[in-house]
Amino acid sequence: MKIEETIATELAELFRTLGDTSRILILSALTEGEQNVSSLAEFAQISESATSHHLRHLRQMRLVRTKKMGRYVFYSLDDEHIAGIFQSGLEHILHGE
Amino acid sequence: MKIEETIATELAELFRTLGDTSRILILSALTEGEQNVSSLAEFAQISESATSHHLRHLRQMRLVRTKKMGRYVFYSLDDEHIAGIFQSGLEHILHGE
DNA sequence: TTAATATATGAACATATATGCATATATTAG
DNA sequence: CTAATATATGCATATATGTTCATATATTAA
Repeated sequence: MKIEETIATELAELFRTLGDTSRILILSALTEGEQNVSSLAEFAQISESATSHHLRHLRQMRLVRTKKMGRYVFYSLDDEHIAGIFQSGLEHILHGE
Repeated sequence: MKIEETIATELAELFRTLGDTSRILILSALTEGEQNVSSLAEFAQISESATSHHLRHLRQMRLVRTKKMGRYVFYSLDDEHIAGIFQSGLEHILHGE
């Protein structure tokens, strides 16, 4: 399936968003359920500021959504495709040497 | 499925490789069958040098493999997971607004 | 009210990355 | 043989990107 440039650009943007270790760790943590920013920062082992920047990026790409509770903001995965993308990626990695 | 940092890094590397419009176009062309460098350059609308650089990157990530025929080098997809990754990505893109 | 906490955001900076250019290598044509 | 063609590659450079720092906003605690 040859795709056209517009779609190719959007696909590339999506994959670029997934192309960062911290964001992958954040998303993988979210597959376990919703988490607030501090928990995600701790899990990914980066500052809360960096985490917030990453979450904004993920929000803009509609990969996560938020739910505000008091002064905490809980993040969760936005749709079911994300686990699928992860899975395909993992298969490729575990497949080769 | 929370993943560990090593895997997260490899996953991120893989997705970063997919995070470029030209490489997406190259891979999508290859889903139709093997192609030499010039054809891929023409399809992606970039120089043959840039194409060669991208192909090296894709080769190093084991996303494509080569078959040399005379002075032509034919590239093809390295495994079946790639179409799956594409598909998951497309689903996410076409899903939202 | 003021102080503390959670998150967000803009600017600056350091690093990563894509591309063009020059050039090298390999193969075929003449 | 030499010339032409296909591909590869190192270097330089422009742009993109991740992170930190300082600061802003919102909410709760005291």
